[in-house]
Amino acid sequence: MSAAPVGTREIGRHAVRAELARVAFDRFCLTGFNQVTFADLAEAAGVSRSTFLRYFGTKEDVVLFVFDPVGDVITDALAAERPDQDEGDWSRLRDALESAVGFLVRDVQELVTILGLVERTPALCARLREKQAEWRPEIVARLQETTSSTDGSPVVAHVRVAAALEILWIVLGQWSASDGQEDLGQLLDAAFAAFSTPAGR
Amino acid sequence: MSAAPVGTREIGRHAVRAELARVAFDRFCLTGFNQVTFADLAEAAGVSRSTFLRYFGTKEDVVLFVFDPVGDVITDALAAERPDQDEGDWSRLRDALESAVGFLVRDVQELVTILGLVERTPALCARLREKQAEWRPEIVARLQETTSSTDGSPVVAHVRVAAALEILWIVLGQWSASDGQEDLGQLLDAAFAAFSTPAGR
DNA sequence: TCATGACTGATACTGAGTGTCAGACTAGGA
DNA sequence: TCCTAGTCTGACACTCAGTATCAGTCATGA
Repeated sequence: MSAAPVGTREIGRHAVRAELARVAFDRFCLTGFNQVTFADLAEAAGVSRSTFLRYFGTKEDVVLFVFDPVGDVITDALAAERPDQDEGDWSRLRDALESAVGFLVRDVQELVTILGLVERTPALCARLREKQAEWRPEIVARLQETTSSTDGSPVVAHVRVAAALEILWIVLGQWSASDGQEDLGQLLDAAFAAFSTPAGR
Repeated sequence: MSAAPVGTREIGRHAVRAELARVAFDRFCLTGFNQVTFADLAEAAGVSRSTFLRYFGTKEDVVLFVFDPVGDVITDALAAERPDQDEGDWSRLRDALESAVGFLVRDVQELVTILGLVERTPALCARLREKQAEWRPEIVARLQETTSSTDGSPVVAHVRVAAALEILWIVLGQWSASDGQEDLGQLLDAAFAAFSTPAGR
C-alpha cells in the first residue's frame, strides 16, 4: 500500500525525502507556507533547487505527502473487516476511518502541527481535498462490492463515502483544535451521530 | 446577495466581465483549460493581459465566478424557509440545495458544458471545492441558529452541512452526465436517501 | 576494472500572478 | 460648459512555481 522502500536506492531516496521534508516543515511553520520559496528550502537543506524539486513535484506535496497512503489505508480496512457480516455502511465506514486516524496519529504533536499549518494555508487545504477526491472512487467501489446492496440508487454509496471523508477532516480539525487531547474514537462517534439520530421531522 | 451592479461604472464592469468570460470559455472548451494562457485569452478578447487579469484574479475564476453566489443562495434559502416549523435538518438542507440548483440551472446546455469542463480539469475541481469550504461556516451558523438544537454535539451540524454540500456536486455530476435530462429534484431525493434509509446493521 | 544507470547542479524557459506608472476617459459638481 | 477627482487601460518589470535539458559525478553490479 504505502511506498514500501525496496532496494538500497529506494531506501536512500526515501530517507533524503524525509530529511528534506523535515527541514522544509520547520521553515513553513516559522515563516508561513506562502512566504517560503523553493530557493529558500533548497538553501536551508543544502541542496540545489533542482534537486529539491525532483523530490517533491509541488510545494504542497512537501507537506502533504504524509497523507498519501490514507486512501489505501481506508480501502484496505474496508476489505479487511468482515468478522461479523452484517454491519451497516456507516458502521463500516466509521471503523475504516478509525484505521485512517490510527495510521496518521503516530506522533501526536507532529500531526497537530501539520494540521494547524494546513488549516491556515488555503493552498494546502485545497490540495488535500484534491487528494481526498482521488481516494473516493476506489473506496466507493470497495464499499459497494461488499455491501448487502439492498439500497436503491448507486449514488447512495457515493454520498456515504463522501460524507465519511468529510467527517475525517472535521474530526481531525476538532481534535487538533483540542491540541490532541480529545479522544478520536469518541469524536468519530459524535460525528457519525449526525446520520443515526433522526434529525427532526 | 449577488454582486448587484449599482451605478453605471459597476454595470459596465459587470458587462465587460461577462463578455471576457464568454470569449475565454469558448477557448477553454476548444483547447483545454491548461493549454490556454492569459496571453491567449487577452488576444482573443482584444484587450491587454493586464486588463484581463484585473477582471479575474486567477484563471480558475474566469470559469468559476458563476458559482460565487451559491453560498449566499443556500444561506438565504435556509433563512427564508419557515412556514411549517418543525422540519428536520436534512429536509431543510435538501430544500436549500434545491434553491441552489434552481439558481444555477438557467441555461441547461451552458451549465452542462461548464460542469464538464470543471470535471475534466483538476485545477477547477480544486478551486470549486475551496469555494465550497468557504460557504460552509455561514451555512452551519444559519442552520444552527434556527434549529431545534436538541442534537448533542455541535459537530453534528458541521457534518450535516458538509454532507449536503457533497451531495450538491455529486448530484450535479450525475445530472450533467445525463446531459441535463434527469430530474434534479429526484436526484436530490435519491442522494438524501443515503441518510434516511437505515443502512443495515 | 569497466559500463550502466541514477543523482546532482546548472541553466534556460514558460506562464501565473503582483505591482507600478503614465495617459485616456468619464461621471458629476460648479 | 468646463473642471476635477476617480477610474480604466496598456505597458513594463518583477517574483516565483514548475518543466526540461545537459553534462558531470557517483555508486552498483558484472
